[in-house]
Amino acid sequence: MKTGLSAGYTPRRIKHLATLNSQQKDAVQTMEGPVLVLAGAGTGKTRVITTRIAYLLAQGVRPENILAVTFTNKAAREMRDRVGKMVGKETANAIILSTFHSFCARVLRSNADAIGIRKNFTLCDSADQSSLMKSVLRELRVPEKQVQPSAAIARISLWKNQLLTPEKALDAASDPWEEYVARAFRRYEEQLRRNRVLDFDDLLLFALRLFQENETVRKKYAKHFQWIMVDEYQDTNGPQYGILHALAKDHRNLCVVGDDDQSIYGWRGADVSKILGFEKDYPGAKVVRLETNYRSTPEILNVANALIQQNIQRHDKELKPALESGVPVMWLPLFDEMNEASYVVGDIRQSHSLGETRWKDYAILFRTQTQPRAFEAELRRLNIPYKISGTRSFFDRKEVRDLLAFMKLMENPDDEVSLLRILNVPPRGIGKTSVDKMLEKATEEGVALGRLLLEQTALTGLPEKPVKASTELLEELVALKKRGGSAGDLVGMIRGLIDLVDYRREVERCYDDPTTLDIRWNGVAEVVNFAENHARTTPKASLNTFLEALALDADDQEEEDEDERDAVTLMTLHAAKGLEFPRVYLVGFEEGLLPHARSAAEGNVEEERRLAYVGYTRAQRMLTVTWAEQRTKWGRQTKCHASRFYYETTAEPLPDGWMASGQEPPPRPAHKKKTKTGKRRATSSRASSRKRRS
DNA sequence: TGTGTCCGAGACGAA
DNA sequence: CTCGGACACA
Repeated sequence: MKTGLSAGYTPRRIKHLATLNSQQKDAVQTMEGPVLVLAGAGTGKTRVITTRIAYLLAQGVRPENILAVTFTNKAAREMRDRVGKMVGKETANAIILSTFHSFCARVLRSNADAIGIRKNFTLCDSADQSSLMKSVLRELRVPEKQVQPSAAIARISLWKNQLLTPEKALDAASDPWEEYVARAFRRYEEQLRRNRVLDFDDLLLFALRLFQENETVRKKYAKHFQWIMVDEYQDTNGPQYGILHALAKDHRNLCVVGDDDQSIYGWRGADVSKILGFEKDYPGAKVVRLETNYRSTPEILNVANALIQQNIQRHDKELKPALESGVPVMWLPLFDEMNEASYVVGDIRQSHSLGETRWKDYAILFRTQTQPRAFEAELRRLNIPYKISGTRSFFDRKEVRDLLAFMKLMENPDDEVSLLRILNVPPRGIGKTSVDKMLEKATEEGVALGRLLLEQTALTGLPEKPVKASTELLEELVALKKRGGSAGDLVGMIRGLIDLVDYRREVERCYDDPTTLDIRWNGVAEVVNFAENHARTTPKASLNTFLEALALDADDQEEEDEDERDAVTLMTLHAAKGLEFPRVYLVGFEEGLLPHARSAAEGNVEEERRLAYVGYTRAQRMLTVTWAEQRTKWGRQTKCHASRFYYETTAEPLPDGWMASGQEPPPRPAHKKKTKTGKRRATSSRASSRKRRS
């Protein structure tokens, strides 16, 4: 192999290569220059990345010169574990392997001055965003019910990811709704800056700006990270792309791995055109296609290939089976959602009773959060253990959010959202009217309320007692931070905080029922636990590192035990990406649900098709796809019919009178009894294997 | 300050 | 239908 490398790299084989196929080896051993690895579902993507890292190390690359970015903490953790098994824990820990967001946070902390932000900036999580947005909308007198805070936040995030300023967004606004949101955008940004807080998008945007505006800093990082790898490249958004380019454009040692067919986060700003255009952005890029699938039976891959071929915007590729033939894919219309649930759950129970499978081998996948209800009821009725993913409830609990607000305030007294949350918690005689007056004054002065109080400026004309109480609270928090900070004792500081504000009293005040009180107080204890853990595992633990860890890797450790539990999995298709199960039930395969009516109406059918493809390809040995002919929607019985994707997959002709989602439902039951026929494509899983409910 | 009631919405959700 | 949030009222 070529060694345009500075010096000292001698090509060296590593034992892990032996078990790879030739494409995988190719991807691993192409060290230099841009590499695009198109890794279809189940083709050993993670294996390629981890082996590639091991390979680089074996060639003499130093671990700290490798940057590997992922989108989730879970992926980062998994990758580090696997690399650790190959090259040893210590070496693996020296690699910069993190999510985009924590990488950016790290860069920004070291270069805060260069871009004019506080070194100790705090982060604004989605709950903070939401309360900030509500207050912005109120302040701007946006007619009520015109703009939902969550919708505004989502749109603003998209604008930010397109590098649009509020002014440009306002110019481009095409309807009154967008105009309102663009105005809110402007005020939202002003408030973030005034509070000296960054939201998640800002982490990326400020890092990008840093690299674009400060060539010295950019050069430093670009030189340091000679070897860059990106996982799930199909999910990158504009700023992430820009950051990668800034780091990689000099040496071009950028290896991206992904699958355009599994791009399902367009609504969140992911831009599939980045993976589609990689060869154009990096001329001469080596493209490696991983097409051998080690996960699923040929029957399952046939339906997956048949469906995804219908997409226009994609890199051409096909999954090729490595496994032996198995059972046919089953397509199953059922009467309504109750029947769907009882059939699927009954089937699981029966199959489990044969004794060859565990409960955790089964997954029920669906498009929307309302669907699992019927399945849950049925699983409970039959006493089958199940787990339902999602619901990050811990950080939504009142007591946890309160404590978080106190801690953020200690770190950053300018954080007005947090201040307003706890100003009167526990009650200290600061009513709504006084808060409004103080806020008005702060706005006049152009500073955050916390700063106004701490500096004791311009307080004339404000109600004395509330001002005094607020100031005292702030001063005490600042003093506590000072003491705890110098002692370097994070846990002691948090205990001190709970004492200082007498939070126990607050919990007792709010919940007089002893059981609820217990549960609530438990949440407080849990935060302390987190802090203990953090202090133990983090070298220079401080309040700031703790807060950042809470915001950037919020997933609790309970989740890992949950993974191991022997229980049937219920999850959305989005949550299932990257996972695999021996037996998969893809339910609610209906026009209107998948493709979702709203997506279809907005012309995003290709992404919905990818979602169905992700669903199919989760299955290892058995795939059953079901839909209902009638479903309760908004309290009414609604007629439904099989998804267009069913017809696309099986090549069965559309029945007469079939209607796409988004249109009015047909007057008569949409699909008639189907008989087997129509063999236009040879998917082994089709008509012959379909069966009907008796 | 807390509780009850009415209203509206109802896609996916990491960091 | 069912949940959550906002608001009104005590």
